[in-house]
Amino acid sequence: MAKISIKEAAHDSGVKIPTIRYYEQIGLLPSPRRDGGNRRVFEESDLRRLTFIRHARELGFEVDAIRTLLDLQDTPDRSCAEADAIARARLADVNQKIRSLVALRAELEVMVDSCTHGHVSECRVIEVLADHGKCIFDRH
Amino acid sequence: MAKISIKEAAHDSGVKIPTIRYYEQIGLLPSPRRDGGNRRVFEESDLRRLTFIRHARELGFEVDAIRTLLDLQDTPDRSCAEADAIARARLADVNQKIRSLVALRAELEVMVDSCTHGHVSECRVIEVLADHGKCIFDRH
DNA sequence: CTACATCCTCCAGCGGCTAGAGGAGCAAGC
DNA sequence: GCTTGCTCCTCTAGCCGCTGGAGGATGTAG
Repeated sequence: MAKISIKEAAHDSGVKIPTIRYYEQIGLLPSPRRDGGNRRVFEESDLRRLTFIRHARELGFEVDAIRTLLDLQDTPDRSCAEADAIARARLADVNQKIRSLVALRAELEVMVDSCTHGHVSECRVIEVLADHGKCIFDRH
Repeated sequence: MAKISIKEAAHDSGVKIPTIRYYEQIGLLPSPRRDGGNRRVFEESDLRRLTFIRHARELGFEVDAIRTLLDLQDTPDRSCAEADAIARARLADVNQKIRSLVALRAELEVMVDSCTHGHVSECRVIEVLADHGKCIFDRH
């Protein structure tokens, strides 16, 4: 269990090597101790932290939010209201993003569906981009 | 109609002033002529181009894709197959993104729904992030 | 003639990595 | 011992698509 190299840490956590170093640099991961050859030696706790970070990043949490979540995790007797709020804010973000992507998809679908595969001069794709009035939505 | 200042161009096109200069710098917008005081003087065609760019950016097209689309627009007798392909690729992107955001939303919803508003120690939000096995999805 | 708005150029910074240069250390095979 | 090849180190620069600020020139109104 001891003497986890950066390569192993990367493999086990799913975070790439330069990214691990980057997380250390920005203070998201505590600086691990070094062995005789100045190489990083990671602990199990570092792996857990890296996995936490990776998962949170996959869910789209920003590094600052993750920093707060990690701080919370380190003080287990505090109220989890803050963690809850961060997750809710993220959920709201995601919902907003889904809504705008769905609208966007509709617009792109009209574009490609009405393409007559002729010349650029009568291309709906170009036309719609050029003239926003031809959009099916007017709120952007 | 003549003598459109950068401020007017920004207002009319919806592209911010520094962004207009940036687009000129990266060659997305032709360098406009200058007046006596070295100020940019835009034409109607520049406004159309800027609007085109803004709309395409809003739809999530990358600058390189927009460059190609603009080139196509400038040569109207070419086949629009390329424009069609770019739009289709973008549509596929958007669909993929929607799928992953919907999955993500489900995961976030489980998180916040099962929050008991107690202490961090039994916080589901933190827990799910820490242990990916608790995820409802296993494909990330 | 002053005040203020607008413009100019140049350069640095954002987030979140990612890649490359240039070098050190370590284990295994000869 | 010596070489090969892998891993590791630090440091720096680059990616995208802007955005903001410094410091200065010009234009316009009162």
